[in-house]
Amino acid sequence: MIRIGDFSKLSRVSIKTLRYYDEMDLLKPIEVDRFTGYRYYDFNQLPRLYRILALKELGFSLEEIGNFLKENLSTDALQGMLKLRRSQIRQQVEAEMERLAHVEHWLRQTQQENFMSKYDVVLKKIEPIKVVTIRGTVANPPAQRSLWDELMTFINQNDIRMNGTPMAIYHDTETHESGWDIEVAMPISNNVSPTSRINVYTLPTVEKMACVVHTGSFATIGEAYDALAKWIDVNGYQIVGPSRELNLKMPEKKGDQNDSNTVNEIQFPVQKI
Amino acid sequence: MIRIGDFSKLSRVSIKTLRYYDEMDLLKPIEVDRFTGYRYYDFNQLPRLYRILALKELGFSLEEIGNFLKENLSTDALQGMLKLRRSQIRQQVEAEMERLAHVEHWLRQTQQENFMSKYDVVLKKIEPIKVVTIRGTVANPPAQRSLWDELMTFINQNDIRMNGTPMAIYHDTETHESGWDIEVAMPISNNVSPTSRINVYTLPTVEKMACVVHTGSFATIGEAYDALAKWIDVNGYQIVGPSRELNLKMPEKKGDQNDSNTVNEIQFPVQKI
DNA sequence: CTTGACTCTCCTGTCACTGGAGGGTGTATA
DNA sequence: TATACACCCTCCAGTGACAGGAGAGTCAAG
Repeated sequence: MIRIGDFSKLSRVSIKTLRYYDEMDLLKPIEVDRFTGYRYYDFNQLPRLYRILALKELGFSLEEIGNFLKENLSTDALQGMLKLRRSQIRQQVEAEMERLAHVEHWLRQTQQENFMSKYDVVLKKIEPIKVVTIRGTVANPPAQRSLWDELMTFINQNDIRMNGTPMAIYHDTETHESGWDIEVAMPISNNVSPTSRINVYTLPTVEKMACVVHTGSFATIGEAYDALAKWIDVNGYQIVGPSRELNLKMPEKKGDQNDSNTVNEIQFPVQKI
Repeated sequence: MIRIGDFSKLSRVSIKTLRYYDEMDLLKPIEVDRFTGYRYYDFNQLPRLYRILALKELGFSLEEIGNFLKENLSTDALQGMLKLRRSQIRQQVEAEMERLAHVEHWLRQTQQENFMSKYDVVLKKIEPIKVVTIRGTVANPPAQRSLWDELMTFINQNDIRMNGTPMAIYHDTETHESGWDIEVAMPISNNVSPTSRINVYTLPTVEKMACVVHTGSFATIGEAYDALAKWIDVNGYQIVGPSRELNLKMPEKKGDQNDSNTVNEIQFPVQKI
């Protein structure tokens, strides 16, 4: 029969924690004075406390530990919990390693360039999007305007409810000697019949989309692409599909390529190598 | 100017989170309707949000991120934060790997023995302890009784305030052909002069002490030693000093070696190999 | 009897949100 | 014009495993 302070010193578990474990029914004192409320422990409660600490070390929550200690737990159930925990920890380790790679990327970046990069890459999961599109080969990206004109004309002449951000899908990845294979797409919410020129379908889910936002003149959008490409390379990803360029905010005046108010998001579907 | 729901969909950040970031001054809407309280965002706030997400990915707290974004941060300070974070992550990874090893140990153990081991090992840091001791070589562990008698006689004949758990320190690690080199020690709180037989000194801090508790008859204490030795081996530690055996609860009747009520803690100072 | 160490309960705070109640707002359709 | 219905607001509670502190009672030694 020892008091909580001594039990605490013995076990190196704080008094607060012991009281908390009492409250949580993990480790009850063998006796509580009815009048003073003083908790009294016994030395032979140490093994139970140590079991709690050992299980905590493995990363189980106090609730899980409580179940372990109820003693009506089969070896199979225990094994199952342990295996689950093992896979969780493995995932955790992997996540931390990625984090480490990211931090090191930032370190190199700020060291080389002596300031924070303008661009930050984030990974997102992209849900399916129903779109109307026109695909064609044009001489250069600005020339996609003709495709947009055609698509918008179609949209205006039919009962089409637009629903989301217009985007260009770049199907080329390598050379552009014979022009750029671009698909302009508008998200929609109702059913539309395709024609020979107009496609209607649903863009698939993309589990990992590496995204970056560019603000300001189109002329400098290349920097955003560069930053994104570098990020993908350095962090051990590879591109696994066509990229998208979302037109979040268009120039005020139609066709003003230098409007500093435009906002685009560039998206590349990626996978860990 | 878009409403919070659209901004949320765009960025895949929940509305709740956006409101929280507003409250935390991390990302204020460009406008809040004075009458309705509606928050309005602009597309060009996306880069800031993405920076927040990127920094969160690195494991920084929102408070730290807030400081980053205040823009009055020097590159040096940023580098410092990143380096600190890097070392924290490395530590984290190491800790997770250890955890993984522990879980795998438990898995093997329960698989082989088909039940939970009686003994759980915990690592503790042990603070310095001031003690009076007598050290001698005896034929076997039970024979340490003579040393205890001598020590207790000394304690009773002098003004010594006992303060803690009596313990035996086992200096032998290998063979016991010529007997056991045992030091019996009693923690004290006041100053005592040593004699030729009696030592007075302070046991040093032990950073990592692997501890296990044995309850019941002395006859089976070997099992506890076995479990502890196995744990030390399996988890990649090595013994780096003499072990201690704490007499937490003594037999009711003096010298009753089979009292099931005794409690001992066995401690081995260890280090990662 | 006093002193000082010890213990009690109760309350708040942590961190980055999520869930829900209760009520107001905006827009498209009948 | 009425009415759905989706959308938005604020405020409150809860999360996990405790730590810190206030205010009051308890214990053992001198």
